[in-house]
Amino acid sequence: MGRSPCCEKAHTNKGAWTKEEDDRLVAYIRAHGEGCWRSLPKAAGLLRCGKSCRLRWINYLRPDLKRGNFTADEDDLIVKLHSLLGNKWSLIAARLPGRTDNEIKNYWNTHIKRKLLSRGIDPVTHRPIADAARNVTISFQPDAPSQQQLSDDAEAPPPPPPPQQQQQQLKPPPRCPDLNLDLCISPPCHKEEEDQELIKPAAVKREMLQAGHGTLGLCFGCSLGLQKGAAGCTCSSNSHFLGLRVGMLLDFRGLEMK
DNA sequence: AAATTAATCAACCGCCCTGAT
DNA sequence: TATCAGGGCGGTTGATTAATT
Repeated sequence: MGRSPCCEKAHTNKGAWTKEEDDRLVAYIRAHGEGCWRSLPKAAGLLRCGKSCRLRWINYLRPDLKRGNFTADEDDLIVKLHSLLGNKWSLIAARLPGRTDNEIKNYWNTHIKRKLLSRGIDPVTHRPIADAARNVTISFQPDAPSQQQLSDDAEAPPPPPPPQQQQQQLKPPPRCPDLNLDLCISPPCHKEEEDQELIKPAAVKREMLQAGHGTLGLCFGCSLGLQKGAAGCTCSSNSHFLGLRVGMLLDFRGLEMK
């Protein structure tokens, strides 16, 4: 049995919200608070999907939202956070008070991405484009096909790939890009500890993170490829980056907890 | 002034995660 | 342990506005 839809689509409005709908939603949330988005539309007298109400509230109607242009500081912070977190817009938004993940995502795609490209910086790897071209091979092939697959495809051979792609096939690309986007950065040699971590209940992990415990990790500089001990490396100190303890542990789950 | 193109951003879609049962 | 509902997230779409031809 499949999952039931989040709402009765046949009787819901779609598209832009009207002033009246906004007023109803705001009035309802002021009176009853957030929560139970599924039942909210009916209770508030709205012909909208619960998800739609949530999105409208979070991205537009919430009173603590900061509207208007992004400042240069916010720009820088977004770039830094993106280099760390990748497209984890909600985590990035958590570090920018008054900004929503949707807003940041749009801003990234329309402004920052272009700005970085114009400076010759790859917006994905955050490295100079020349470097990125030299070090990273991007393949749109999910994985090399198996022999069986190859023989299955033999009846309809694909057209020969362009020269660049042929080169990629000769030399398989590395599976991992330059940037480690895992939520937790730690040395790969702590297998047992990791196993213990995996079986810890989420609530325990959360408490430990809030208390500042964690496995020995890399500093922000090293996580971006700096030599350990080089300028910018803070591995040996209990310094902070963006309000996070980075000397002991750089764990992005902490971003959510702040 | 009209047509076309580019830029912006609100909203939707579908998947995933988590907690309850 | 399995299943389900609800919430959250990231990617994408499409309407609107601005700029250009």
